Amino acid sequence: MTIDKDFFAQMEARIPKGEVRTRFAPSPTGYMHVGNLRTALYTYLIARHLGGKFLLRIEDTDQERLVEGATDIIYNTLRQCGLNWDEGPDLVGPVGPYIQTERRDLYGKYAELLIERGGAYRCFCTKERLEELHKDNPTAKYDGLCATLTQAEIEEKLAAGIPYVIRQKIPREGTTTFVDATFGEITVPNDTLDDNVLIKSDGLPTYNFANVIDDHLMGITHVVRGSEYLSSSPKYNLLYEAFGWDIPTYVHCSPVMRDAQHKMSKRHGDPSYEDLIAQGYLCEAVVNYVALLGWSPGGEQEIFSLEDLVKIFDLKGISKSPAVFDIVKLKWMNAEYIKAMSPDAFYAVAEPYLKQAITNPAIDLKAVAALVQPRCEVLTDLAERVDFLDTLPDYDVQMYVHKKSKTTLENSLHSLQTALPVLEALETWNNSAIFEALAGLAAAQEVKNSVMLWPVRVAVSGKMSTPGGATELCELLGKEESLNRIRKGIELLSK
RNA sequence: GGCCCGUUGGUCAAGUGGUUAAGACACCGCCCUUUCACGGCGGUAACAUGGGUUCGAGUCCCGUACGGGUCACCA
Repeated sequence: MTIDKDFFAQMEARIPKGEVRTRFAPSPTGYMHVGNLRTALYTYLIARHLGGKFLLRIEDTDQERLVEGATDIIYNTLRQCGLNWDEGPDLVGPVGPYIQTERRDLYGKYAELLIERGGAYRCFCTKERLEELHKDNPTAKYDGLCATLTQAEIEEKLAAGIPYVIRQKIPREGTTTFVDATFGEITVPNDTLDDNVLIKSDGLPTYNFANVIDDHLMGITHVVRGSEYLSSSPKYNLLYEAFGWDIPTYVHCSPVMRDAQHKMSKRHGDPSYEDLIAQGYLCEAVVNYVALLGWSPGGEQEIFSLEDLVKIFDLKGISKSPAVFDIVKLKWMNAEYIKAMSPDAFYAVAEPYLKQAITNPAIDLKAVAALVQPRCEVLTDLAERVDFLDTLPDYDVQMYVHKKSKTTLENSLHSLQTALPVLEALETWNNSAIFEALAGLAAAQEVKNSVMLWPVRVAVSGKMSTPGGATELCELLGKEESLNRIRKGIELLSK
């Protein structure tokens, strides 16, 4: 095997120097975990905060797990969230290709280089021998037998065409230390590290090896990933050292949990990013919430736009311990975002949900939107809140009884009966005119406004809770429909 | 089991030797009110545990418990 020095020199020459470069490297599995999204976000924020580049690399070497259209989901999610990448499969960049399967020829060459530099060796052990090694101890390490082969023995086996893998050569003694931005300095005894396979017998790289090669060749300065890679990091370091390459800054992130014991997982029914959007959450709110799950800016502010986050993001705020995903808090934050939207912007996102519940063309959807906007938490609960405008539901007559409003079945009936002729006679049909009329009636009878208004609201909506008060609903429904509903209420109460 | 990591209210979290241990969500109460909400005000509630070090420890050290990760020719 000959080593082509020129090739390596060319590859080195492509690597941009002197700038911060981060990468998000997802496997196309068909959906975006909340944890993945957070990793992507932090990766993006580090790059942008430091004025660097954010790259997208698709790690599709696991052909079995490949899902149709999965890369599009990744693209769409990142774009929706505003996490725009500077280099990636769909963009020209200096260090491509950005899809791992298109880089497959690279890894073998670097493995050969590593053998030459003493950081790896060929292993001709059979599957049977490996199984034998694990017979008594399933977590036993490879015993390093092939590391002791002489050059002559190796040549002989190669000539005989015996299949082999390439393993990393780990020092037998001493310790390896690496520094992580969130966990600090971590030292492990080398004898707990295994001579892992770098290149499989089919010639393809293992994940960890491909990662090191790609990250280096792409000039990645900050490696952001889940804490499950913490224990393989010493081996990464040894690899970088054996190649003589600069070691990137590691940023390990603890997982996003469903509860104290379990990571969030699609398999257990936890929502992915797409699920949350389908459930009526706004992208901005999800991004904001996820940013604060496992990272804190330190102050008391909690609402941050992406631009805000870019400005203030700091590695120091990343938390070591896992964070439990709390949908209730997300819901609150979503409501904050909804309330902060302009009426037009809200209408734009609410319209499809409103149309789902209201088909009556006489109802002004913009006015409905304006009414529900301050009391909407997630878009999906819109329909349930306004459906009564379309058709009056059957309701329990007991709804008319309300202690705080001082209403009973008797005075409710009376209220509706006195209100009906007055409203029938009303010329101008709008909120303030209706309110004036009804409040006038209440004053004349020397009762609280609520004695008039509660029954009207119930009659007009058939619901305990509505997005507006009695008169607002009357205006929305229009005169005729309102009066019909009040008549129906009188009928119900007269039984 | 070995190695590594973690542990502040129900949840997210601030906190880097001296604080009445922030803040937010949730929960409860009160106020406002044309219902529910929104909004305003207030309240309940935490440093896993045992030893040190120190005048002083949530903060430093050691042990224990509990939890997590990892130990593949998966990624």
